[in-house]
Amino acid sequence: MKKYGETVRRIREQKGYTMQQLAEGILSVSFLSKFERGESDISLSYIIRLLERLSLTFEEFFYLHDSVGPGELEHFFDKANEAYVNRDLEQLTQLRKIALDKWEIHGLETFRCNLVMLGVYECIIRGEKTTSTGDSLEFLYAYLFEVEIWGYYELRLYNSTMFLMPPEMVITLSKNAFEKSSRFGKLKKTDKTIIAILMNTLTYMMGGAVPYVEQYKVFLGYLESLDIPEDDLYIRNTQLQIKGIYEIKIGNRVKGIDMVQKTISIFTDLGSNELAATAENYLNIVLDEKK
Amino acid sequence: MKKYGETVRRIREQKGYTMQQLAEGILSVSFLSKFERGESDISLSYIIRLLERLSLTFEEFFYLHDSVGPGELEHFFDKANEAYVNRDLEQLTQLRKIALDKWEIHGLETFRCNLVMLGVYECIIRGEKTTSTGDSLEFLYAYLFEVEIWGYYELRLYNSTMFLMPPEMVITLSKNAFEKSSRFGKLKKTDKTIIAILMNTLTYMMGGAVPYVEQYKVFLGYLESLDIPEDDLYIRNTQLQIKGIYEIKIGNRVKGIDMVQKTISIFTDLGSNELAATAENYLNIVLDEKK
DNA sequence: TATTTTTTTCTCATATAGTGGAATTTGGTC
DNA sequence: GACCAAATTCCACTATATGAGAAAAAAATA
Repeated sequence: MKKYGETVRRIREQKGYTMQQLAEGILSVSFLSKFERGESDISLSYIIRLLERLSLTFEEFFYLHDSVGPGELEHFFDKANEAYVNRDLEQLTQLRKIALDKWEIHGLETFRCNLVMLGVYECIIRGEKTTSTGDSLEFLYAYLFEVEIWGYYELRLYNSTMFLMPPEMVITLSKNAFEKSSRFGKLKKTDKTIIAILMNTLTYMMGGAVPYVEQYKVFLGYLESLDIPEDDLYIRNTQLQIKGIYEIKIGNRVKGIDMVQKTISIFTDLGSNELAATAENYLNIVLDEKK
Repeated sequence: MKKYGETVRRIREQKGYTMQQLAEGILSVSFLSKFERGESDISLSYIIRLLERLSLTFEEFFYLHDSVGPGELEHFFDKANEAYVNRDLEQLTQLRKIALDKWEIHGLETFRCNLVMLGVYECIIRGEKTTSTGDSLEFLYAYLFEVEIWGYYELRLYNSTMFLMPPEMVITLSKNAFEKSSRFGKLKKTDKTIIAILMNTLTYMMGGAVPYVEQYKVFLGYLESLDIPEDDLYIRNTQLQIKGIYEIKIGNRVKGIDMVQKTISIFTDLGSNELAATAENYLNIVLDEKK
């Protein structure tokens, strides 16, 4: 028991509520007192109603409680991806050690998946053949193939490993991810990850020498069906970029370059220089291979 | 008790876990069974650990439970603002009725604030003098002046009512909002609302015939201190717009118009036509009053 | 300071959250 | 269908969450 009650007290007092006011119709004042003093745990149904009355989301509540911001999950994937991008072997090893502990203690599939992901990252950075972890990569694939509800965890896991997979697998899993997570439609964080996956899938489809034109159209359809809000300029801009690359690939060179240039100039105008550089770089790669 | 256990069961089964695996080290299998069958409530500490093991956030969990997406709060403000913008009196009355009930039952300040806000919206749309609700508007102000922790609720409440306030009050409260909510720094939703408030404040500062130049600079400093991520193009673009308006106001007409035009063209390029129209409209108003 | 009123804590009683292990069901194998 | 193993439920029991009301403390009023 982590004494969540004490946090409730802090908040209640800062809102100037008496215990009576907070408890009214929910639970007894005497129990609230005990809970707030950290002398008792509280049932889910009760804390839900208390937080509602304090007009506080669970997210805020936990944040106020221990200042641990983005949930452990989000944090884990952010760290892992960061370590990979920066080729930071030390951090990767550290993360892997933690993941190994968890896997050894609980033996749950998710922990093993995390472990596999980190292992593969390490191999790639070290420049080793990944055959040593070959079978465990299969394990991760198997996990994703069997998922029935794609929650935030699965989406992030997939998004972090799809670049390792063969095209057919990407096509199947991206479809799954899109279709089997639609029930989260209203949750921003999940929504954002789905969009990221679709973007990556589209980029992937355009990646090889022989682009998957048909599949590309399907995924573009998915993306457009999401009805991206007007103020989500980043996604709209990236969408423009991907469409531009597509045009180049199918031969409409001038039109395509024009579109991508627009993407880049928008990034530049808004001072997002790193993003501009990345986009420019990508454009050059595509143009080079066309020669 | 809303049978949250049944939702846990669904998720557990879809993840292919046995009760043994989920319960291991957290609680007994027999109790988990009871809980999952909806025959018992569960303590906060336990459900936290279960969800952690299921790699599910509370947000996702509640969403899977009852499909009620964005928390009640977010939903309330979204609805209220929507009704106001669309001048939808019917919806406003409906919201007001619900708010009135809550206020009568619980007598909590927050419910009264909601009530006041809706009441003022209605008066404005009806074109009535707001003197009838005059004193209750004071109540809302008093509430915001006394807040010590600006959570999501307070930020939204303020953001929805600041346009009714005199300049001095806006200056003070916007400062409060910024300083007293910084502890939520890592929570996206809160962060986004703070940014919205700063943007509105800046717009407000530029609004009158005699702009509050000094204050403007202070708030712009706040906004820039937030270190807006490169991929938050909407905010960056709006920032550009506000800076442009500022330049116009202080006399650098050509430079300012140029900046705002850039904002508009970015919106247009990305197909955000409504936003483009709004920005254009605003620019014209500013230009007109300068004549 | 004494008195009244409001708010919080304490004591004890009860309901219910949570455990261990036996009994039952489920699912696969012969 | 009988048998086995794993997974789940049931049952008796314990620990603890929660309630009612008295006692104590704090705040307000005189």
